Amino acid sequence: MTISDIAKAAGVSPAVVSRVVNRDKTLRIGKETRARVQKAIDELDYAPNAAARSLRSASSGLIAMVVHDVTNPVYGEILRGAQQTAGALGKAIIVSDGSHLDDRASRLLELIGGNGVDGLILQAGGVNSDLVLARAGRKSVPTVLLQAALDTNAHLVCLPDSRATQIATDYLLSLGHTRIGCLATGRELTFTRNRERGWRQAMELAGQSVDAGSIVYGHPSIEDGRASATQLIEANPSMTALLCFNVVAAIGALQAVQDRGLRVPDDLSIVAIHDIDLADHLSVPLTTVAMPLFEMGARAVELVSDKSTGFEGTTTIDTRDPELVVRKSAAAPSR
Amino acid sequence: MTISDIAKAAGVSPAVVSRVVNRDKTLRIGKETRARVQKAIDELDYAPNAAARSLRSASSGLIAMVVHDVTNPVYGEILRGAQQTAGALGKAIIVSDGSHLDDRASRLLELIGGNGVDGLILQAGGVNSDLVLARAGRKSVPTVLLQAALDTNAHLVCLPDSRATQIATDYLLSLGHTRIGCLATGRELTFTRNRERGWRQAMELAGQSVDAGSIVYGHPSIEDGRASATQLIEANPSMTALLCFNVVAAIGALQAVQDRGLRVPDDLSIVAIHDIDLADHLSVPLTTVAMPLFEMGARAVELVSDKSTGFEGTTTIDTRDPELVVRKSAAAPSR
DNA sequence: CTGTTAGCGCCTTCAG
DNA sequence: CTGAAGGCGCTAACAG
Repeated sequence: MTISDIAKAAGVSPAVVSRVVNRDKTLRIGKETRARVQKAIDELDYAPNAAARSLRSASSGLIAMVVHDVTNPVYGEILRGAQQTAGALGKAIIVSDGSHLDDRASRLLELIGGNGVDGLILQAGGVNSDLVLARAGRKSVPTVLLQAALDTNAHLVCLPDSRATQIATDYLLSLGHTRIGCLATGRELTFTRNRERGWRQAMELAGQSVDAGSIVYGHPSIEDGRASATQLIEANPSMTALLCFNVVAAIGALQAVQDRGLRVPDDLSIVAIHDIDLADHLSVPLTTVAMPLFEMGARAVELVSDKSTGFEGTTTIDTRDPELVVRKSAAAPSR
Repeated sequence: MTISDIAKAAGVSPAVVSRVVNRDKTLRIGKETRARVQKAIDELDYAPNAAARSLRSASSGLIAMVVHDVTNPVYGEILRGAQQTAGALGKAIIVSDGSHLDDRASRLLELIGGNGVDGLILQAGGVNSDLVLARAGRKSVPTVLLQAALDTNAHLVCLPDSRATQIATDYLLSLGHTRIGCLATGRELTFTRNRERGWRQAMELAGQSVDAGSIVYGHPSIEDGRASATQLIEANPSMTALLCFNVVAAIGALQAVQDRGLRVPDDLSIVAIHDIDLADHLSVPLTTVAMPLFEMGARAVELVSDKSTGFEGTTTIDTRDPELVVRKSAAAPSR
């Protein structure tokens, strides 16, 4: 079913059909001619060909979004925000796990190189990000980086990272903790550094010292969280509280403590960054700091779709301040 | 950078460049001509335009996948499987939350109507599914339905649903339970009926009766699980075990039991369908039946991409039999 | 063996 | 107020 089939059926020219379909305001057309066209469209169930449109308009209505792991509920929330805004803007989202990018034949890479997407949202820090990015950069596909700057021309969207760890640390401090360890995320990531800064500042302001051994870096997975937490606990026997930069890692930390026959919060308090529904239903309900993840996804789509967005900017999502969600994993120290 | 730019730079015709790019085997070309073309491609960083290719080839390399809720880890696992296979087939996946489909201007609908996607994978049962489906059906976009048949021409992919509930019920029966309730999913869904059947059969085989009040239907969310479980518990005071058709709902059920000051598994045993990482870290580690979700996602992509797949078939994923994962939420009844 | 040509389906001038 | 025509970038068939 092409536009000229409709034109023929309605006894008009293709151009008229095109204008009817696209609601061209400048088109003055006889009332019943329009009706005839509309009828043909409806009866023949015409829908404009997507590829032809993209070719003509040099725009696909598609946004590529690369996240580390679609299974992680934290990233799911970002995706939800992105979906919502994309829907409102009449765009669809192509999602990819970071892990499938190394494939040279990756369709996503082809799309990015060949104008097949209008924009790219990248949760940076993955091993393979560089590849996509280099490609996108050279082709000048509008790009926004989530949370972590890379050495490239792209807009950066940040969460109030240092505020979040400050809030968490202040809370632990107010509970009476002084030896507060950090289960951080990847050392090379911008947001890790910001969160680390928030923690250090809060500690300093309270006159507490932190030594090098009280922070350890790892991936935001249960397994890695468990291993890293174990390491941290062993290296710092006097530590009474643990600040986790990611809820998922915190779940592993919880496990690590329990594995050693210790209890949360009695023997070790835990506070994690990022709030998820499930936090309330864990073996020990986790006290967290909620971050505006949904908003971040939404904002990223807006930015990447907005022609006026320059490269190299930085936007911090602070529509909602990070919010402490008190549950059961943090309490006054028992020693 | 178009194909003729490259042709000019290399002093050949566009057709030659096209053939080089597409590795046309029948092309006999001078070794150094080929090198010249390749050099131009590399230096000018040429990548073929995606829209033009799609237009010409009538295929987009895109698959649309609609799931109820990207945040649900169960669905995330399906998506992961889909991603993996799509990557291997050189396709990308457009993901959409079911909730964004009502928007008339939805880009996804346009794409489906206008040949913008090569296939559609739909987790059926959502309120708005009908819309997409009708569209896809009329346009004969290859479609595969996940888990639940709708009244339409589409291939259906199923999990071993009745086996799963049989296994779960048998396990509870073997523990000594006789009054086993069911926290089911949407009543109208095919897989709900299959799971219900598995449960009934297992009960019958064990000579146990089930009465109408011992099954209740709800959405796979924590909140709904909690509400439905409460209802079930109140209506069946003698019930000692609960079989949940979805882990996420089971988490709500756990909460419901605890809200009433009762304990799992002492006062009520719980077994849930679908295993997720987090199940091990909940307030009571959930005993589950693991289903091949990843495989289902992978298979759905294969089927939708395979031209030889007929409409109206049914494929059951049984590469891996459902597997009981024993944790702590089920034990012998105390009464 | 390589180059020319003719559309794929659409939209946007520009004539009529 | 409506129609005709060109071209977006690519590739498959045909000439040279």
